[in-house]
Amino acid sequence: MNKTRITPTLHDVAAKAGVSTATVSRCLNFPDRVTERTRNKVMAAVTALGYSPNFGARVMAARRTNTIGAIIPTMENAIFARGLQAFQEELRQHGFTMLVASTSYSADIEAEQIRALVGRGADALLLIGHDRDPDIYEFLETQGVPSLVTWAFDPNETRPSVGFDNRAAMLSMATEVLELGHKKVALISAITARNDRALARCKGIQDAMVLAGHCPEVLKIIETPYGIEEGADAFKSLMQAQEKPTAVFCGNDVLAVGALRQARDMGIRVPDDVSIIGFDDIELAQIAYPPLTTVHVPHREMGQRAAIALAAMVTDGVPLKSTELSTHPVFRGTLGPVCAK
Amino acid sequence: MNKTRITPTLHDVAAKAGVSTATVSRCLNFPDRVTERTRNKVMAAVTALGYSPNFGARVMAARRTNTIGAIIPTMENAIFARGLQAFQEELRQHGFTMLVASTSYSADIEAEQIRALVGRGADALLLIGHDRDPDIYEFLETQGVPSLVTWAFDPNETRPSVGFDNRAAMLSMATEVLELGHKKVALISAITARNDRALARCKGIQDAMVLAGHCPEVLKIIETPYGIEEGADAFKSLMQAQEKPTAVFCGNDVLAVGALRQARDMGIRVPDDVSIIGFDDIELAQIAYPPLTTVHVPHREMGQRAAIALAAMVTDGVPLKSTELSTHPVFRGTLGPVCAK
DNA sequence: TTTCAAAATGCAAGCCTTTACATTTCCAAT
DNA sequence: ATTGGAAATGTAAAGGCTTGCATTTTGAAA
Repeated sequence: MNKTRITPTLHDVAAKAGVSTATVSRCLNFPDRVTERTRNKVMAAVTALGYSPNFGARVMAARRTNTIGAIIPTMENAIFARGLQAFQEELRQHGFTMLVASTSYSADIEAEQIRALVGRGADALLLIGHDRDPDIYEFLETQGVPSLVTWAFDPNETRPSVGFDNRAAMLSMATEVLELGHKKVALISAITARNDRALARCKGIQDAMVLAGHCPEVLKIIETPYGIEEGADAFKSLMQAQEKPTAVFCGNDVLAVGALRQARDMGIRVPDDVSIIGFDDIELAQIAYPPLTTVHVPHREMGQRAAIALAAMVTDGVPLKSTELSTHPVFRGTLGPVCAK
Repeated sequence: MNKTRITPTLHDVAAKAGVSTATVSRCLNFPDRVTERTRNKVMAAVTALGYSPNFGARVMAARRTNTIGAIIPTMENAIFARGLQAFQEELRQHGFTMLVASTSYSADIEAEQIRALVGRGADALLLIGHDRDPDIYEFLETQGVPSLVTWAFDPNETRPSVGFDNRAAMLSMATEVLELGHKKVALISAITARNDRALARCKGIQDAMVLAGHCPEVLKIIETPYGIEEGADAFKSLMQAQEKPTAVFCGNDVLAVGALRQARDMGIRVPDDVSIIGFDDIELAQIAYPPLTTVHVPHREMGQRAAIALAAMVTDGVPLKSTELSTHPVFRGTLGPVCAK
């Protein structure tokens, strides 16, 4: 009746249960370090008071936040959303909370966000791709914050990652495309500066061309920011050129879907006049018409594995190690042989 | 050279700058409460030392975290992603960090997540929709955590929200559809239990039917969980029935797009044989083929406004008040008049 | 110069947990 | 009964920042 409105503290619980604060703390954090009898008393007090630990104090005392930060280019699109959702769900199982920040594909904002999350006490970080200023890695090092790279697996990188080999994935897709007789190919790529994934995907096509005995220089590349409109614009300029490609690779499904829409608007038939190939296999891909031929990436598995690895690292100090996930081309309606027209 | 590895504290900065910790603190938090000269000294020390405040300590001392929690049904889909991205961007401008949690459309998980975020010291919460257990609101009340509802605006609700009137939005769309002569209409709805938005959208159609002089009972309703496949399945069962609808409303674009795909698979022409109508106007809608007729919702604006309101509330105690945002039908390829067939 | 209010700064008390270490309790073995 | 070691519990010291209040500095007015 006369209870104060102040939220109860450990102290109050201890007083009510007739034990010391240390015991209450232990009871909450390591229940088996305490007699059953004591535990019952304490728990009773906890519920009676509606006690819940003060986050700040706990962080300060324990020097851990049980928070893992994730820094992604954008939340707006399904490309990262699905993996992130899985990441979060798994993290939750392990008692961690996810803190997300997005960078709008800007390296500067990324650096800032990384500092922000570390400043907020993230116990570890999930990063997308390897390529970033060494200062950042150094900063993470000094702060003692472990980080795990995802969405990429590069055999040449030493830093741990859970991801797939972007180059190899695109290479295998490109090989199939070239086998259908495509000689004039183009690529609508995401901006490759500070984006090893975009770069690797591009490299994958070029390598496939070399393997198939073509000259990789014929690959016409347009770099463009991320977005459906951007993909559409790039496609337009490609198809207005003198020498039109018969197959257009896209750095990701979002660009591909933009290209596809543009083709429709321009009355260009897909895949009869031109084939369009995406990357990621997000939901959009099956909804597009014709459904998009693309490279399937196991987003959920990636998020999940990353979460498990990071949780193990923070909780038990299990060192992070790299895992390569496999991808595969999925052939749907937008890929066809070169038309004899 | 001989610097300790220990991260610098306020104390260190104060010592280096030759001022007290209080001054450094003020300098960081209220720069204008301090002489320019002092500020320069302090800032120099801060950068020299690479100081960044300890989150836990700050939270404990200030009794706030500068964190705002957002609890959404799912991150996997663009429906919430775009609004959330805008929310986060705006929050960032005001010095807040966003903490997201997702509930997979489960009321229980939602309750749990709300407690978790409050436990982690969220200064305020962003919630989706009004409809939830009163206990939750009471809990928020006792904990003194303000909350703002979004994605819904209901003139009958007293709790503050930034959103749109789901019923009215759907009503205006349905009116247009009925005017085209559709008599046999169906709705593929999201699960309506504990989901005022889904319920309101359904109500909107029924109200429009009454207004148009139809009997609202002819509206055939299928409730289904969220997802493309689910939309497809629901559509299938609708079209296998004796009495096929000529217009199928969908509770959201994701379901609509599933329905659309299913129509294609079944060889049903859209909009000649059947019209399909979505809700939300997410990217998928323009990419679908034919492009989806749907209700446009200003997601970004909603996220942004919510952020502004919440930031003002936490920072300056500005009471939250409701704002209604407007929506409008967008007519694209999936809606047509009833075919005389 | 002197005076005095306002502005800037300093002092030190919290804020609430966790945890190393000290102390007490328990219980099996003697 | 006594003893010794393990288990349970208690004590108290951080941990780094904010902020109310006290003190000093500043600078315009007298």
